[in-house]
Amino acid sequence: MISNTDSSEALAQRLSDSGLRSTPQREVIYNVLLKRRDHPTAEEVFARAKPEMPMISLATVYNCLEALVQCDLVRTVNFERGPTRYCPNLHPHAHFHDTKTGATHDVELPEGLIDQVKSILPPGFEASSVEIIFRGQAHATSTNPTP
Amino acid sequence: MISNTDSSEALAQRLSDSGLRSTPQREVIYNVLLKRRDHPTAEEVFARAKPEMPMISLATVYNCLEALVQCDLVRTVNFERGPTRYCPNLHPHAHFHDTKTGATHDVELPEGLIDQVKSILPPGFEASSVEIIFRGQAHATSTNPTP
DNA sequence: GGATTTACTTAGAATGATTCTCATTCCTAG
DNA sequence: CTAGGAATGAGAATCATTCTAAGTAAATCC
Repeated sequence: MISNTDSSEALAQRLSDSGLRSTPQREVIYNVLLKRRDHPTAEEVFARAKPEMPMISLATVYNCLEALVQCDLVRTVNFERGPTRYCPNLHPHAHFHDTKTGATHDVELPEGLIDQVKSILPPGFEASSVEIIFRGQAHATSTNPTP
Repeated sequence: MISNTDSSEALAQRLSDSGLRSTPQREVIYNVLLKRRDHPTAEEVFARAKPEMPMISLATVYNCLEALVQCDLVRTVNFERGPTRYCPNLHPHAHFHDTKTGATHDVELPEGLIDQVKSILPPGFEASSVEIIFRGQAHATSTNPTP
């Protein structure tokens, strides 16, 4: 289990690597994301951060999320024109958007899949990233937690 | 070469199959999309339609595009939070977003790739669609037209 | 250690894309 | 031919996000 202090220090490190400062607001925001990895929107993050830090403003939430994205601790996901959602970045993964419930699930990518997909690009195209989004329905089989 | 009349009739057919009417506005909008397949935004479509139909309104452009999407003649593409872009739907294809120029290129998908990508889904996940977005730079090799 | 620059936060205004409202016009079926 | 549902057009409204300005805090320089 990762202690709060560990993630704080990792956060501070990552931020300063990108020339950014560690602040109480950024820690709170990051912890909110780590606590429930359900791809919340900025508004949802705002709502979850408020109990911990009642004076925090929505603009700051956006700023902090942006900072976390900058230092590669967090990734953004967009479905159509819906609000941007945020997930703390672990492995390379795709997203599954359940059109029935609106939930977003991470889908682990097997080793090499990204390279294989990249290989379909015609000559002259250099992809720095590949995003894969599934849309459909997730029928809960046994236990299926998206922590 | 597809004549204007052919595409008009195909359009009328597709629309009525979805319980929608064929209208002059919808024809103009569809033709605008067919003429330059550069993934224009609604505003761009609006600008291109105006010379043909000066009274058309932006709301109607949105309505028409929505109608075309409904009857599967047009597909939407979204990059981050940028405005929605529209492409007349041919084969299944991925999109390559050139981060330098902002241009969008269609990337044909080899037979079976989509199924293969779908096969990485854990049990219980039924994907009705898969979207693949590349980001990077396209270095023009020989001729490379995205009409 | 104090001054100064620089980054960060905040609240609210501003923006941009899209949707909504509603009056009007157009088809289409009866 | 006429009633009723669709589609259009103009502008207002909405929603997510960004910008602005003013105030704070933290790091650097002397």
